[in-house]
Amino acid sequence: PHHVAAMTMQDMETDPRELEAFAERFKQRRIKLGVTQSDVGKALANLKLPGVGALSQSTICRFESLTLSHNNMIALKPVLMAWLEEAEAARRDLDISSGLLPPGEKKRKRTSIAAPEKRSLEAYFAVQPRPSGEKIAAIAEKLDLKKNVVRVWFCNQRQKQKRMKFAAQGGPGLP
DNA sequence: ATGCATGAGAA
DNA sequence: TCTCATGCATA
Repeated sequence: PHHVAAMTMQDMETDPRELEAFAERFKQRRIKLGVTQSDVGKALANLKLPGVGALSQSTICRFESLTLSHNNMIALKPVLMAWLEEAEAARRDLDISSGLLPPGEKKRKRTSIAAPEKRSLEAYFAVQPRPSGEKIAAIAEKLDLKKNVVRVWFCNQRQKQKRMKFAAQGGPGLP
C-alpha cells in the first residue's frame, strides 16, 4: 500500500500546503473584516492567550505571504486562528465587542547596501554561505563595508533561504 | 512588502 | 559566533 498516504493529525497541521491554504484564507477573511495587518498584530495582545503578546505589521504580513520559517508558521497559526474566530464572532454579536481591536489611533538607522556591493555579496554567498570571521573581514574591506554589516547580511541571507517559500521545494529554479 | 538590525538562547 | 523570531525603517 505504497500509495496510501496515511497522514496523522500532526502532519495535517504542519503540511506546507495546509499552512499555505490557511494563510490565504486568513488574509481574505481579515480583509473582509476591514482590519489591517497592523491592527491584527496589536489585537493579539487583547486576546490574552498565555505567552502571546502583540506582533508587528511585518510579522503578520510575512505570515500571510509565507515568508516565515516553517516552524514559525506552525507556531503562529493557532494564535491567528484564535484571533480570527474571535473577530468574526464579535462581528456577529452586533459589533458590541470591539475590544478585539486596539484603541484607535532615537530613530534606528538602516544601512543601505548599494547594488554593486550587493551583487558581490551574492556572488560570495553562492560560493561560501558561511564565511569565517576572517573571510567576512576580508570581504568587508574589499567592498568598503563595516564588518558587522557584512556579517549580518550573511546571517539574513541564510535565514532567507530557510523561509517557507524557498525551503519547501529546494528553492526557486531548482528541480 | 522587504531590507537591515536586535537580542535571547543554542552550540 | 550562530540561529531564530521578530521589528523598525523604508521603498
